[in-house]
Amino acid sequence: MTNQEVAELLKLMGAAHEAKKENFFVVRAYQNAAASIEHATSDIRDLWQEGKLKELAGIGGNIAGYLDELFRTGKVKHFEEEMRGLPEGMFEILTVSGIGPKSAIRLAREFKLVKGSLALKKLQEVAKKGLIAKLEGFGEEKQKKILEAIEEKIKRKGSRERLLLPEAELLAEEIKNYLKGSELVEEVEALGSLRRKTATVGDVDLAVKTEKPDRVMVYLAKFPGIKKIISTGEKTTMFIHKSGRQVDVKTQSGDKWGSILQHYTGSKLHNIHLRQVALEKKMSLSEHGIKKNGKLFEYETEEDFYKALGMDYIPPELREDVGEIELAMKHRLPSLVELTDIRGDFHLHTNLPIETSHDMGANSVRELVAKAGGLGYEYVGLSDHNPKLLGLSENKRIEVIKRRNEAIDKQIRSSENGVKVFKGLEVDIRPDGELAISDESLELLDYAVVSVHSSLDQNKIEATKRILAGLAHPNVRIWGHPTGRILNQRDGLDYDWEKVLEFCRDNNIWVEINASPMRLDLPDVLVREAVKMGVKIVIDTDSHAVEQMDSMKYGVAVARRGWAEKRDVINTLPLSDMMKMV
DNA sequence: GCCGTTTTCGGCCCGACTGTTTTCAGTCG
Repeated sequence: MTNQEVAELLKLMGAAHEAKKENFFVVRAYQNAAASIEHATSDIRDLWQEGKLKELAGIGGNIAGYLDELFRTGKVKHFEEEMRGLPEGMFEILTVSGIGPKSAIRLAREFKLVKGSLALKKLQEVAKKGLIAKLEGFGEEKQKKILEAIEEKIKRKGSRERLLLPEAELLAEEIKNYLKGSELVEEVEALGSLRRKTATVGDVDLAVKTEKPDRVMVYLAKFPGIKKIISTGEKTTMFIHKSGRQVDVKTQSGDKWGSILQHYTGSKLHNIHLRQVALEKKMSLSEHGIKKNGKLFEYETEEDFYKALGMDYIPPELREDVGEIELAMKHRLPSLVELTDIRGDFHLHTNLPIETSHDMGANSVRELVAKAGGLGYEYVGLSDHNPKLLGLSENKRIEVIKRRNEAIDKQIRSSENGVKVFKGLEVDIRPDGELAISDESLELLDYAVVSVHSSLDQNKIEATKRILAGLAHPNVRIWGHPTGRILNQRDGLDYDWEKVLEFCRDNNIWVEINASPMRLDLPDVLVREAVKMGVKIVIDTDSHAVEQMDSMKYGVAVARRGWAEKRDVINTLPLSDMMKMV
């Protein structure tokens, strides 16, 4: 079972307790445990095997015991007992927005909903017949909302769950620009996972600084990008954007601006932990500020908010409750790497006409170098895919590489912006760990990026063997997009990370954070592991066109989420130091 | 059900919005 699956199970248990109107704090305990497992950086099964379940926040003796039973026997007696008597169909309709546990159990009982997707269909039918409105506590309006939510859910089935970062940014930008058209709006800022810069984003949340929230809400209601308003009041509007995405817009006055940013940036676990700290100081937190002895203290900035809790300001990328709160209290947070620290990019594809194994770039060496100059870089590395194996003899491939080197030199001579060019290749690590070009070919290069592009379903043992073999060749300097994942599409490979990262550290191999927004690979939690172990990170864009070189910021965001400082990232080095490294 | 450098008992975040309500429960974030 994956962490997500275990978390879902615990959420269901929470819902079961809530439906039965039992102690609400039990409900919350299950929800907290689920959230904790969902965001855990280790596999929950591994933690169980190591006897470390209770080390996760929110998991105590009882839930640890249930999970132990789950992993040993595949089921939990206590859970089955709790579920007894609950209508099976309630859990299916629980996923409809607007239906919570209490409504779900009533509807499922009333209409005898059965397990599976039939439950949703049946509910849709009875809503159409007007039967829901007849139930006590329900009415015409509720029936209408339920029907709409079911239709929305059916329509969205199969569409992608989460947005990539640039997609979310674009959507946020569109709404920001509209909001800024009102003179009542002083400032707009992203909240939630978009502000924390997680690899993918669910909903877009925005905060608006204004002294006239009700009038801003009226203005927002006229935004042409709205498909449907979910709810709107004096301070908050939630709507479905034309793209089908949900957008939440919350307002706050300037004197409480820091409070709302803090509150809605999350993460949920970060805030839960923060509230515990506050509790010990007899404080309570909200989007309006900090209450102490019944008196509300307001904060214009997040810095002041955190300071009131006895902490340093915590950058949004770190707010995942993985130790940042403790360090903030001790004033020992890391000083995170920044985009302006970056001085080069080692993974760029040119349009040089060599017969590559995968796709070529769209731009010339000169264009790429010019763009690098514009970004203020001191150096770049050109790493086209290796010449293809099929149909080319070894001698022919060596000749191709030599010709490419000469072609690059020729183009550099005619470009005069002083950006140093390193000549590399991106070389496939084949399924057996062999590289796609010979060691003799590798010697013709300044460096090689080696990466996986095939057999991405190998098991952990095979994959580890493959990588350790692939990295052990001359001139291999960078391990490119290590897992091979594509966000929303495939998970990529898993390795014995300790082993492979150790190898990289001991052999001066830089582990890439591929900044392409569809990859963001190495993932943030593994960056944290690598940094802890002293592995050098390199942030590359893997650009196949000059515009893509602007994606460096996404890679830097991943590095920051992985607690990387400037010294952990090799391409922050000035050229003079870099010359000694390549 | 979880948690504890004041506690092994007695706390546990809280505000916004909606609909069906005649004072509040359910849902959401």
